[in-house]
This record gives sequence, C-alpha cells and structure tokens, in this order.
Amino acid sequence: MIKYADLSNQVYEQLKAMILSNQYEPGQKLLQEKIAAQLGVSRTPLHKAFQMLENEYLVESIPRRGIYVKKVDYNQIYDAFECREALESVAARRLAENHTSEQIDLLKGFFTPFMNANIDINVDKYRKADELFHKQIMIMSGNSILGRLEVISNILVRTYQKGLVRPVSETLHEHFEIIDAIATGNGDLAAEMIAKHSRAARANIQQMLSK
Amino acid sequence: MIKYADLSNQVYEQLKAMILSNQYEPGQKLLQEKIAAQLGVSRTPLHKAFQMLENEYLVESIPRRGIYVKKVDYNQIYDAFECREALESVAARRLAENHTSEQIDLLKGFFTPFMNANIDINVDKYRKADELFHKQIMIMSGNSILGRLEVISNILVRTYQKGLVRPVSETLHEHFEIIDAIATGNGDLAAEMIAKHSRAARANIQQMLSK
DNA sequence: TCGCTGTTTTTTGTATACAAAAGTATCAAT
DNA sequence: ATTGATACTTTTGTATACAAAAAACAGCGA
Repeated sequence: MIKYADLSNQVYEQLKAMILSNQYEPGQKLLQEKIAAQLGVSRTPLHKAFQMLENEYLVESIPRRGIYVKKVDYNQIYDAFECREALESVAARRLAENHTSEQIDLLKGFFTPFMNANIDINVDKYRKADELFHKQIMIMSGNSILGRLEVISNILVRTYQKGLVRPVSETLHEHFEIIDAIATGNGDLAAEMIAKHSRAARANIQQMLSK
Repeated sequence: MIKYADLSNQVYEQLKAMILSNQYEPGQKLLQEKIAAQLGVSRTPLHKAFQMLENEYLVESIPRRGIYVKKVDYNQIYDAFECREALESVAARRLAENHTSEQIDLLKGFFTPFMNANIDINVDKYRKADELFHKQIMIMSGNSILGRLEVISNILVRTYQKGLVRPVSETLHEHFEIIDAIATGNGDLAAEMIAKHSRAARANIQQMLSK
C-alpha cells in the first residue's frame, strides 16, 4: 500500500503526534481556523483528519460546538486494556503457530539494546520499544483487523503519559518470555504469556480506579 | 448523548444502510458528485461520511482514485470472527459478573418469538435478532470500547449476505444457553459458552476458505 | 486490429465564500 | 452589583469554485 501525500493524512499524522505528545491539553478545544492557519492548509482537509482522530478516540466532536481533545479517564484505559488482553492473545497465538525466524529476530531486536546496557535504561526509549513490540505482534499476526485497531495502541501511549507503567525490571524479561513462547510455536502458551503480561498492567490501573 | 441533525451523519447512516443491504455492489465505485446529487447535498459533508465508513471497513479510499465499496473476502470475515470471539468473551464475562434481571429479560426477548412459533421461522427476522443480541451484549458489558467497535458487527451483517449462517436449530438453543450462563453470574462459563458459539461459526468460514 | 500518443472530459482534492449557530460584550434596569 | 436583553463577533457547517490528477477518447501509424 502506497502512502499518498494527501493533506488530510498529513494533518492527521501531525495532530495525532501532537495530541499523543501532550502538546494539546486534554479537554482543549481545537479551533479549526487556527490549526488550519498553523499548518498552512484550509479547513477542508481538516474535517477528514478530525474524523480519523475521533475514530481513534483521540478527539471528541460536539456538533456545532467544536472538536475537543479527549480526556483520558482511567475507566476507559482499563476497558482498553481488557480488550487488548483478549486481542493480543489472539495475535500471539496466531503468530506462534505461523511465524518466521526473521520475525522473532525483529521482536527480540526491540529489547536487546536494553539487555546489554546493564545500567541506566532510557525510559522513553524503552516505552517506544514497548509500543512498537505490541503493535508489531498485532501486525505480524496476519489478522487483517488486529493490525488496524488503532484504539488499542493509542490508549497504550496515553497510559504512558499518566505514568501508569510497570518497572522495567518486571516487564523486560516478560517480553522475552513472550517472544520465546511464540518462537516455540506453542500457541496456547504464547497467548497465556501475553495475557498475563497485560493482566499485570491492568491490575495497576484497577488500583488507580479503586483510590 | 444527543444525536445532532448533522448532514455528514445523515449521509453516513444512509450510505451504511445502502451498503449493508447490498444496494451498492461490492467493489463498486462511489462517485461523489453523483451521490451528493442523489442525496441533495454538496460533496463537503460526504467526505466526513466516507471517512466514517472507511473506519468501519465498509468502503476503501484509494487516494486520487475514489471510494470503493469494500469487497467482503472470506479471509477478512474469518479474521473478524476471530476478534469477535475474543471480544465477546470479555463482554459476556463482564456482563455475567454484573447485570440486572431486566438485562437478562431483554436478551431473552430477542429470541422468545422464535421459541413459541414452533413452525416456519422467519429467517430474516431471526438474523436481525441475532445481530441485535450480539451487539447488545457488547453494549451492556459496560466496557466503553466494546460497544463502539462497529467493525465487528458490520462484518457479521455482511456474513449474512454471504449466507454463511448456521441452522437455527443449532444456534437458537445456544443463545439461551449463553443467556443462562450470564444469568447465573458465572463469568468463566458465560465467556466459554459464547466463545464456543462463535467458534462454530468460524469453523464454517474456515471450510469455505479451504475450498 | 492493435497499440501508442496527445487532447478532452471527468473526477478528485483543496481553497474560498456564505449562512446559521454559538459565544461574547455592552448596556439598561432593578 | 447582578441579571437580562440586545447587538456584535467568532466559529462552525455547508456550498460553491478552482486547480490538478486520472480516466476516457480520438487520431495516427504499424
């Protein structure tokens, strides 16, 4: 699939990056005219971009009022993790049952940098690796739907913003356990390992909710 | 949430209904000008509507070429069912663990008409009931993401078009078994029952694929 | 007949224009 | 000072206008 230099898409990418990097405040209104001027385009391609963002739960459109950056509430994060747990299990199972050694290497590659450096891990880089790892499993699963459910991956990014992360000391070796399970071809095991991984994160969120 | 008389939404609803009822041929190009004229609107609100439809996998946009009604291929249906199986399990588990008797009655209500009529079941009505049943479980689960994943429910509708349905004699009592499992509050059982239900449909699709 | 090339037509993507709704400010009256 | 009504400004939603790309077509040559 060839990406086209379509203005709507460029605007979408730009706004998405800005929202996910917190350059827009959650709850903030996105003024069409202003953004159009900033990006040097008219309001027309913005409409499509906003619609894309709304479908990914990144903004909310209130008709005749405007577009607002979605606030991330813990309940929704919890819900997303619940979905992610189920869907990643499907993905991991499929991938375990049908993969190449190159794919395994790719997955391992995300985390090997953090294995060697036995001191001070760059947390931002680790988060990025984590994001790519989970996204990549979905894509490589071969299930055409899984690779395109942006809702799930976006929520993960926003979770990072909230600081809802487990210590690297716990997750790093879990990631390798998941990869190993996939590599052995044991679908059930791979599904269970990744579900366990997600459940632990979900437990953290539940703690936040009960406070 | 109040629905607004927004042209884009009206257009979206209209086109969605037309696609799902096969009034547009799969693969057919949707000419913007023509559709705008037919619906008596300009092309501007169409853009948003098309974007919504694309997010639900009902149309496909090829930049600079046009919008095409998505062809339903068996592989994608299979993938959707795989996702549905996982997600419905989550929904059924939640609902089992937290529901009211009114919700149970609502679910039963979808199918009681077909219990009493011990002769000739109206297949179209049964399909509609099936669609609503599965959708309703997602909504009532209380998981804010599940209720809004239109991809999954759309695919189900398109599956009907392909005639990929199991006989009523099998599915009718399965539906009641699922409801009963939910009613007893046994989350694991409810999840397993609905997963089994989905798996059987998935097996049918796999048969089609292997041909 | 087929295929190539240049031209015309259609269709898309984007900008601009305009009407209606929402938001804001002003000012009078209590 | 606070409230309420009215005029003014901003902002949204939609229609129209225009440029550029794609598709359709016609004419020419092998």
